[in-house]
Amino acid sequence: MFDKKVTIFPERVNNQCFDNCSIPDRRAGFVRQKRGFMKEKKRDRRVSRTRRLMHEALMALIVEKGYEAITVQDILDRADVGRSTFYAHYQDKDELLLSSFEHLRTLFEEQQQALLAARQTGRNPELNIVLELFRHTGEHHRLYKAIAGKQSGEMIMKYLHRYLYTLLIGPHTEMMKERVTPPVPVEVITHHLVSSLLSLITWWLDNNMPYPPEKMDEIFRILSTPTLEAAFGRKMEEKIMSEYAAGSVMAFYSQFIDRGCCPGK
Amino acid sequence: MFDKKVTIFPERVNNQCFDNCSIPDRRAGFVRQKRGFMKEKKRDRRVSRTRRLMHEALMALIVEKGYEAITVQDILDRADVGRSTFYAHYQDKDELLLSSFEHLRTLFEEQQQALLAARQTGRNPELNIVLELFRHTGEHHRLYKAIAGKQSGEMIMKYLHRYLYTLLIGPHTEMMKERVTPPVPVEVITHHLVSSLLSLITWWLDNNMPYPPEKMDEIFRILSTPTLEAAFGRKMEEKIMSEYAAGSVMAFYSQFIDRGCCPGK
DNA sequence: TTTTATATCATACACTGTGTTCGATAAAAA
DNA sequence: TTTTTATCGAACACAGTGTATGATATAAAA
Repeated sequence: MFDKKVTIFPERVNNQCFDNCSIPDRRAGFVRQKRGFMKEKKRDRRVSRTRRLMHEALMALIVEKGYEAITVQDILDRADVGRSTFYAHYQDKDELLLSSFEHLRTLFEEQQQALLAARQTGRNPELNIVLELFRHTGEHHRLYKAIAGKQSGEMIMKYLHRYLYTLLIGPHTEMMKERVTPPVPVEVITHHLVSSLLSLITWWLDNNMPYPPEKMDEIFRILSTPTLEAAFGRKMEEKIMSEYAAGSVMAFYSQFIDRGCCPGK
Repeated sequence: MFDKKVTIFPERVNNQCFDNCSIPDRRAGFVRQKRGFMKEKKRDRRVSRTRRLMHEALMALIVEKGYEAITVQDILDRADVGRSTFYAHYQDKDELLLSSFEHLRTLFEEQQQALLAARQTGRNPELNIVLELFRHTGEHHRLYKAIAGKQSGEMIMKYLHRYLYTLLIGPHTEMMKERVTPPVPVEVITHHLVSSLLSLITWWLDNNMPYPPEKMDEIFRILSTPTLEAAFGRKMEEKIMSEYAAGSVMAFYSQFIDRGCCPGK
């Protein structure tokens, strides 16, 4: 199933947005129109409509039967879209799913920028972001379970892993500079921290959320703080960790859910 | 691919050994012979031969192209075995793979018993078992990478996770008794510890083992010890952890490798 | 509006891989 | 030897994938 290489962060292959972006069209007679330099083309309404329908169908089906069990035909039937149309847009269902996440990532990065700017003006309300993450996950556990739980493929988790890793490795390297001889390579610490958070979320979902989000937030801190202290060799400021690590996941997940799982809507 | 439920510890469905055990035969005309009460039947030589060939073929192919890419036909060709014969023994290739691990688990448990007995007599040589684990993994990294790395399915990792979890949850619960109010539920600690170890192994393999086993051993201790101290609320004896956690993996892996990957041999 | 461009549709097709069936044959056990 | 049964091989139905093509519908451009 996942024999082919799963490129987590491709070079913006199918670019992020569904309404206003270039379409890598695979169909025989189709030619990429590209007259005009840097002239932003308005997308054909049919394109965004089709993509939106397919994304909606995929998301609905994921909740219903889990990602792995979905066939391309299922998506076609649900979206009421022709077979060749599907393959004109995406290579396979993996690419369709990744496309959603690519889109969300762009949205998230923009929001992150806004947050960073707001933070610099001074008054930020000091959220407990890990807690919000678990609350949110719990509220939409059906979908989360479908995409992150045991029954689903590992692609999404790998994507998230890579995503968080990329986000964290910079700050971690920065922190590490204060140490002369790091006992643990920063790459390993980062990998370890991300694995811990994701495995905690997965555990929580797979076990039907036996504890409230508050408890999970506490657990995450108890488990990760001493390790980070030991690895970095100094007291961690929770703010830094929250901002870069859990905050990202939360915002990422939030957008995925809040927009009704259909980016083009 | 992995739509169906992956039963990690089935009720001894295909029972452990290949030469001297009952065969759950799926074929139409086949009837389970069962005359005689508790009378251990010698297995038909053809059965053990066939199974051995199929296991050998699977293991060779895993190293060559990774588990996911293998088709049943590949196994058939390599093992020089008929199609119907394969399905007379196993439901699919997942079951064939699990069968290997089930077998190894039995062997491992017997050896564990022997070790435990030897330990009680007094003189044990105090191995650093985590270190041995990494050394061993490194020596056979091609196979390990194929079964535990990025390119392979998650089935084996889930199996190992479940296995180690089962092994650890008992001792952990015991240790937890000394605490009045555990800040972190023992199930979560155990899940976390196992995830950490496996993610560390995976990272090491996926990054072509950039550090020597000695370093990985050190890293594992640095990362896991403070967390366990925080969670259990008291100083951990390394002996306990080594014996129950990493020792299991090492022995488990060792047998898998040492026996040439073909249990029936 | 008319013209042009192109996205979509329906259908058909080749292909890969799965899992089953069944009679004939070979090999092991009794 | 006789009986039992594991294996073979070939055929088959089935599900799913990804491609190709001409006709049609619809959007954009003139």
